[in-house]
Amino acid sequence: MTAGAEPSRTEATRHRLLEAATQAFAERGFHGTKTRDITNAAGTSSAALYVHHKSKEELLFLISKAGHETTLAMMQQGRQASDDPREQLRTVVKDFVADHARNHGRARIVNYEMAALDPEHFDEITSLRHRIDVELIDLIASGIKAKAFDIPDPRIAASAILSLGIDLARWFTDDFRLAPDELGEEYAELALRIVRARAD
Amino acid sequence: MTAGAEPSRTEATRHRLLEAATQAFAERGFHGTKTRDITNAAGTSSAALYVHHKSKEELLFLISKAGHETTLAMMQQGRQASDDPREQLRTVVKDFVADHARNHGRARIVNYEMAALDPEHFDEITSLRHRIDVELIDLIASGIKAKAFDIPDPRIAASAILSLGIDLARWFTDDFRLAPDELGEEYAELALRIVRARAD
DNA sequence: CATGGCTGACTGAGCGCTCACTCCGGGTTG
DNA sequence: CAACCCGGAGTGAGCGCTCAGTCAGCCATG
Repeated sequence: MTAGAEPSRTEATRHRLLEAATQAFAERGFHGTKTRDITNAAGTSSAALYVHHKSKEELLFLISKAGHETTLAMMQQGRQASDDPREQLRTVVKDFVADHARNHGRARIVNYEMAALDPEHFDEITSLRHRIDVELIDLIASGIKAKAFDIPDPRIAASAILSLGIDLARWFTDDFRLAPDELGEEYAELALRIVRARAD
Repeated sequence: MTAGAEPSRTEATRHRLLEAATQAFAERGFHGTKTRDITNAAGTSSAALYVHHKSKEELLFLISKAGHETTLAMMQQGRQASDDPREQLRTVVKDFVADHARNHGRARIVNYEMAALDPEHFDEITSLRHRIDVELIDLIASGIKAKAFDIPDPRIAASAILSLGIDLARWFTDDFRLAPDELGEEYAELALRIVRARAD
């Protein structure tokens, strides 16, 4: 019609399948999910899955890849948001935490279902994860160099800060007393204490 | 002979099956593990599993229950180790983290395979987890009351500190550059910063 | 009437668990 | 003390079922 903005019927089905797979994998895990769980939720026959996707594993890969790319982009953007390492860290942690809380279903898949990927897909995702890790380590290392953070090893702090966000995927639910944004603010403060950010 | 110290033949097999199940569940998840993976690793026929255990799920429950009970006992003992909340927190986090690193396989099962439990078993484990959470929140709350920790809400800090330890189950491997004890020391320091422990 | 999204019916593989059976150590009996 | 029996650990074979994936054809659209 107007532009390519109108999603074609086929793209809509494809998208519904991905959404249904995301919810199912998040709730029951990859191996605990049957292809029929996905197609029933998407309102299609069991065969329709294979019209749009090569396999159940491909769905997992697509979800995992998109999730990792989102996180990597968030890290990179957060670092450009300011020249001050303190502000960089605050922004990155806030966004990272809020995103993991808001999309805790997708985060569960991203972080806990990697072992179910095919070897080549696993390798591709692993390299994305590595880039995410390095991004945070570099941010902290530059803060140490600028005397904004007062710790000897950026890697320990990076592990800890990532763990704060990732573990949300395990325990956060939509009815938690803090909203994703609020939790992001709180955890950003914790992160600044973890790196011993200096006041000035 | 001497006492009942000598493990009976039957107890030994039962134990081998549990060990094999622990490793298999940790590596591939509950749903990703076949009963034959377990029995092959334990060196028995596939039928022998059912001589000693009611079902595959029972194995999961036994592993999960033992793991949670160990953690709860650790929390309780750590609190009795000193009158100073700072020392209590240091001890608890050190032990908790070192244990999760050392037994990261078991920790994986304990923390990530709960959804595969039968409903009654799930409820039993959930109540154990609740007691663990409360133990740590109480510790921190008493530290706040004694003006040893300078934060408004013990629950946020407790969530964060638990996440540090639990997330180890996901990423720690035996060839990590820090030994479990060393990591425990490092993370105990982070925990003290998270609760803003006062120097005096 | 050609294209392609979509389906109902189907299949081969593999899974948890069972069952009829064997083997063996130790107590009981004549 | 030999002969017998019994209970329980352990097994080989396989049953009943589930599941990911396939395929021939239907039907709406352009």
